[in-house]
Amino acid sequence: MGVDCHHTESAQPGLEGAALASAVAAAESKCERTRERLTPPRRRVLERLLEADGPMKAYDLIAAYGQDGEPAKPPTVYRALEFLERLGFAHRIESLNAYVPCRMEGTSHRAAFLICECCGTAEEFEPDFAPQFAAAEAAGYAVRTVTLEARGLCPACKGGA
Amino acid sequence: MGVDCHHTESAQPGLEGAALASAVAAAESKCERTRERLTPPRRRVLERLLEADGPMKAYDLIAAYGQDGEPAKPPTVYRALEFLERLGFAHRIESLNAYVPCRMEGTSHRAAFLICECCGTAEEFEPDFAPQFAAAEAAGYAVRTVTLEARGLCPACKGGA
DNA sequence: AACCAATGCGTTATGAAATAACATAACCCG
DNA sequence: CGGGTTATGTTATTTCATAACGCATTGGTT
Ligand SMILES: [Zn+2]
Ligand SMILES: [Zn+2]
Ligand SMILES: [Zn+2]
Ligand SMILES: [Zn+2]
Repeated sequence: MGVDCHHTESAQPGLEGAALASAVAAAESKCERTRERLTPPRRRVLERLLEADGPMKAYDLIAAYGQDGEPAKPPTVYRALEFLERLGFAHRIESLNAYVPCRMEGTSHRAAFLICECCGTAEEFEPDFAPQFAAAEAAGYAVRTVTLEARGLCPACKGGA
Repeated sequence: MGVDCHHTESAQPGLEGAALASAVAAAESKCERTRERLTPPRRRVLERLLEADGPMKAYDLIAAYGQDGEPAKPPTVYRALEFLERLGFAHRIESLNAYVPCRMEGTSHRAAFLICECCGTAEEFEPDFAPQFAAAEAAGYAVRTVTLEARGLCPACKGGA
């Protein structure tokens, strides 16, 4: 990645087999509860995100879309991503122009990421936004969403160098 | 902007005349101290940012580059922006693909923004990253930079609606 | 002054990311 | 089944950003 430091590049291995199926099933049941539809394109994009070892670019998803190697058309993937984000199944990482599946079990949450500039992993964590919110609201703002992306080196890359 | 809510669109009026000249002069003297060069293209882009009423897109800067209406070539502006960011004279707002001049007097700082989804203003503020840093470093991360962008309604738009 | 390395600029071209617009299809509910 | 709503397929375009290369300027060295 950014720095010259070469690891075997999967601090966050993607899901396969049963784990993958289970994650998709969880999303499906959550959709049913809220009367949302996990349609084939949406499901396919979610699967690709879950299988991946790290953040996926939109055009990586487009290229990886079909089982047969057939790419999707851009709007197909962008629309699916919009849905997945809205439902909380995926997050966009602004500073990477990339997407990850949500890794937090809980329901609604405000996502934040620790992004390793060496190996490219993006670990989701549950931030404490209270101080920022307090300051912003004291200044008269009505905060709706917060994007927090911290960049640096993950434990593995920090040690190994 | 995003919401349908129409204000006179300049909660953050750009600089003109003496104020503009003074801001540019401050940047210039800071460059001299660090043996960096505020060359004509860099200066021009900085001026355009300072004059603007809000975040500027790269291609807005490209279009507004010449006094005579002549646009710049993209690399000219992107290189200048890279320089201005490196020196702390400008910040990129990831969630807008846009740029603002730095509004904080102090020296080095980690920028954070309150972005109004109605009028489009982006107010820079000095965040308190301590809790996030503590958590990240406890988890073994070495944090280098942090991007924090809060979106919502500014005081003016919240009230008026 | 002549030289040289380092940095910055101008220019052309291309690549990467995201959306507009519109027609068609599936779904849901009564 | 009818009609509104939601989702998809498809084509094209727009928006954002960088690669690559040669020339110019700078600042130090001999
Ligand atoms: Zn999440
Ligand atoms: Zn790493
Ligand atoms: Zn600043
Ligand atoms: Zn506002």
